[in-house]
Amino acid sequence: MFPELALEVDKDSPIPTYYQLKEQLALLIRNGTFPIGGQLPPETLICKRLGISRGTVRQAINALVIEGRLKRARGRGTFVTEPSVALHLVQRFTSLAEDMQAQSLPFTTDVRVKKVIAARGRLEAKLDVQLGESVFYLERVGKVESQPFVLAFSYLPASLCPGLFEKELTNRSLYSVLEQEYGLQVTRALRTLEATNADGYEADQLHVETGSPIHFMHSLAYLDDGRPVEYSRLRFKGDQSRITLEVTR
Amino acid sequence: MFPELALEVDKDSPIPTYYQLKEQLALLIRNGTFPIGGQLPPETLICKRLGISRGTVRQAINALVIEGRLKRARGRGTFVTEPSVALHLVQRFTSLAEDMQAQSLPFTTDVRVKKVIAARGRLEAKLDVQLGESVFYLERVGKVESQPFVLAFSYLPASLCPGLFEKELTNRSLYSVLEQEYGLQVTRALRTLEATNADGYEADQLHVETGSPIHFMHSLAYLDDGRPVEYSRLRFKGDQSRITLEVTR
DNA sequence: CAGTGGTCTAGACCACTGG
DNA sequence: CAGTGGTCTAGACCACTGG
Repeated sequence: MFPELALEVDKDSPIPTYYQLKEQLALLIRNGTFPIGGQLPPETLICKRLGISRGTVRQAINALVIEGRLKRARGRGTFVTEPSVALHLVQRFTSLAEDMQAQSLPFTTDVRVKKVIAARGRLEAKLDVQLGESVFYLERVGKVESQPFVLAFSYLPASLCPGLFEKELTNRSLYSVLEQEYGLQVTRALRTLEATNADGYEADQLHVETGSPIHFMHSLAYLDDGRPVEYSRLRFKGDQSRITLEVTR
Repeated sequence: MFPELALEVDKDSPIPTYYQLKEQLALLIRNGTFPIGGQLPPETLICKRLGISRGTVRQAINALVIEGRLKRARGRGTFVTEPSVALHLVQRFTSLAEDMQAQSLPFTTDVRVKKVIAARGRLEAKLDVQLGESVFYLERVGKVESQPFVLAFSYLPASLCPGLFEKELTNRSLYSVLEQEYGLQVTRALRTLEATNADGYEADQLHVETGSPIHFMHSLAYLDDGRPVEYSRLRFKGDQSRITLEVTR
């Protein structure tokens, strides 16, 4: 059934064993070694092959179950989940790129427009900047499997990330740029969703018909110290994207 | 520090130990014994007090961490998470009627269709019932200020709420009927949103033009013991309803 | 330094699935 | 029935935190 299980862990590595295993399983799912709907080797077999204990194997699999990539079925086995472009918005805060990567979907970003504008009106209030202060304006198209999927307009106070436009932005998560290049931690965001129809420009950019259903989202992201760092307006393909919420009371 | 830890588990119970502990911790958080921002007893202390092993304690705490109720800090401890106002909004989304009432909007419900159907296919799986088992089918229109706002199709296992159709359903929240008449507590729901366009029937019921943008939502609601109690498909007016989420990491 | 959560071991018994 | 994931034990060593 699993003659050549290409799994290997380095127990002397500082990277936790369970994490190494998780990444390898994710890779094998991505590259089709474990196809959609396919079954993973039993936990006990993975233990034996890798010489690690079952708790560690379960820790790796749990992480992938939480990310929605694997599904467990008691008495039957563990299976690769059907992937869907879903945005998990509750309890887990992620950027778009991270969301997609978590689902093993190849996500790329094209920068369409970079501009410095002067803050006024709503922007002034949202980003908590002075009238006339410089704000970076960024227009990007996110693609999944080369298909345009989201159109994003972002506004960031220039004072927080001077020289942003000199950084490489294509195919990078904006939040990781903020983190790696400026040491800024985005920890919280307020997002509002509406359903709407695509206008001509949006339809063009997203490769849909004018009037197609789309999600329209406002988002205001905050740093760990509470300062607003990014106001954005996003438009997703409506019927090709799903937003999943878990609510409890 | 924790003189009277009111925790207790019954190891002979068929309910898993970790789950008993999880529910008790959740209760102590709800009733303020562990206040917001407060620290939980160390894992090792919980182990000793309850006479259970650390893996089991961690399994309970993990579940609450995933639900966003606890936060771990290595070297420091485990803490009760700050609840957010907006998350409350999402939580109150659990019941449409409650949500509207919270905003002082007069919300009314008309029942359009009541039917008993036999479970099969997706319904069988979603509601965890046997093929052919009776399922109540309910079609309702929710109105705000007399304007139709949501069209809801609900499916409930008849075995959970026998005689449901003899109860008064108009102008009542379905969840409050389940609670008051059957003692059933709906505590969790998984909801998925899509943006779409109204078809003829939907447009007619919601008083919008065919093709208008609408939110389409699937929802699966669970009782406190984990049994699924309601599968529903809802359609909201897209540009007249907003869904606000606060997400953190 | 003592205390905390993070990781890991090497087992065990169980309920459930499917043939 | 054999095989699977679900739960659980009783330890262990580690990295990190704060005083």
